[in-house]
Amino acid sequence: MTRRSTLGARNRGIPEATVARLPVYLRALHTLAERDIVTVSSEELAAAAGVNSAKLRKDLSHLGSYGTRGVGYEVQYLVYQISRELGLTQDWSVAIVGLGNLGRALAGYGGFASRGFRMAALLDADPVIVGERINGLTVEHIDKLEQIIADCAISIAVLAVPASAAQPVCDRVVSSGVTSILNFAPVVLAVPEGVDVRKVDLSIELQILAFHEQRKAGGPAGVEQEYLEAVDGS
Amino acid sequence: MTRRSTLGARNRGIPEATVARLPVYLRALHTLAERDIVTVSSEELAAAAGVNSAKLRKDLSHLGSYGTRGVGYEVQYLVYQISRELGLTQDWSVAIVGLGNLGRALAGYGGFASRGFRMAALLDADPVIVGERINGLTVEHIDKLEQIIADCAISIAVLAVPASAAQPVCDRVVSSGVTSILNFAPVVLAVPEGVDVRKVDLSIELQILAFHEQRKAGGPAGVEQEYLEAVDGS
DNA sequence: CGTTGTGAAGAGGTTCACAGCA
DNA sequence: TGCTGTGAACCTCTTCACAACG
Repeated sequence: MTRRSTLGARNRGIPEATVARLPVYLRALHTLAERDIVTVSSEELAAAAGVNSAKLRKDLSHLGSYGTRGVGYEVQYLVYQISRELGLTQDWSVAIVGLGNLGRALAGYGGFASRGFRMAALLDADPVIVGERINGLTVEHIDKLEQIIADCAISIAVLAVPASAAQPVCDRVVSSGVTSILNFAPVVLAVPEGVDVRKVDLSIELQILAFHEQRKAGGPAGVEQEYLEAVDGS
Repeated sequence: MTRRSTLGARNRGIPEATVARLPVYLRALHTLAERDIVTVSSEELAAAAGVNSAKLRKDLSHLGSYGTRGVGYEVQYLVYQISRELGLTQDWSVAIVGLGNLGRALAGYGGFASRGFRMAALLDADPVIVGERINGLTVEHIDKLEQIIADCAISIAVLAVPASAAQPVCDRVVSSGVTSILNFAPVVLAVPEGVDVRKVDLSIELQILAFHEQRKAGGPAGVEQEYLEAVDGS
């Protein structure tokens, strides 16, 4: 039941929280590289990434000792090491399923095709949308899903389908061999062991913000009512 | 420097991890309510929300004792309590800044206007886009940002602007009094103490998936090279 | 009885503070 | 000297296991 893999000589157990921050560091490093900055200290890089320097150093220490004491980190070298660790030195083929408003926006998003990701296929069930060309790709009918996933060697599926379609579509991409899913539909997907799902949910984010907003304003509505009841001795 | 507020009689210190899950529970409860289910056990609700039952019970216990031992939770009552805690029993006015592909998709997204959120304003800098009607609202020029935020009592700003515009726009909404921001631009926003920012970043999500995908395939590229170097005695 | 609510133990993540090294 | 890398302390979150209770 343990997930620790023990593959390779180096410790492969990078904490999940660290993995989630590596892309942020990578982006900050790319910005520095564009400005021809050669070396960066943990303090500077941490500031650019919005974390504190101790956390940054501990995160990087999980990848190895890629810094120089008294100096800092070489930007280009660190870019390479983080990229390699994240698996961005190889190409991943991505399919978008569902080309409504959101799917189109994702398909058109430039940063999407950032290093390492290749948008390989667009799929939809609506005959009106099928055949349309979006960002240089033709939208295929979802009936061809299994075949296209195999032919294009899709490894990541992005689901931008309606909530009701999400689980069935998920089941199909999983049984076609996809083991990484980015889900924009507002449902909790059930997947077999070994399949990774990440969820992006606008409405959940708003609700979390509302909670904090309310707290800043002095706690939940109904508190006064409860207070009155308590005073009343009920 | 402590953030504990000690307002009100009940313990207001709900763990952040719990807050992030309450919207998921709420959605599951709404689904149950639609099917006219009156009572639910922690086991059932947990399954619907994709968590284990101990975690669900602990989460709910932070809100109060709203269950009945031997029976479970009353669906409608729990919906109300969670909604109240999240601040969804009042209305929050939301503004979307930036109406490119993504901004339009967000403006058109139905679930966006889910209970508690009112899309109150759309803003863009592009004169071609300004004046356009999207989902019943007219896009206003960003020059009117300060005025509109005040007039519409905007409490949450959604930023769907290009990366280069994100920080300046953020500064403007913050100085207009907004203290909750949902950021879709791929930058780390700097904000004053007391302002909450949540980030949605497609490319980061893909990179995290790539990391796990690579691990399933047997670890990072370059491991063999390192291995050879080690054998070589370098 | 069956299920909640919760202390206690455990796991994971963050921060501190400084030894170790270029 | 200045910055990295890291043990140790601390904190947060999760899970267990069971007492409490309708």
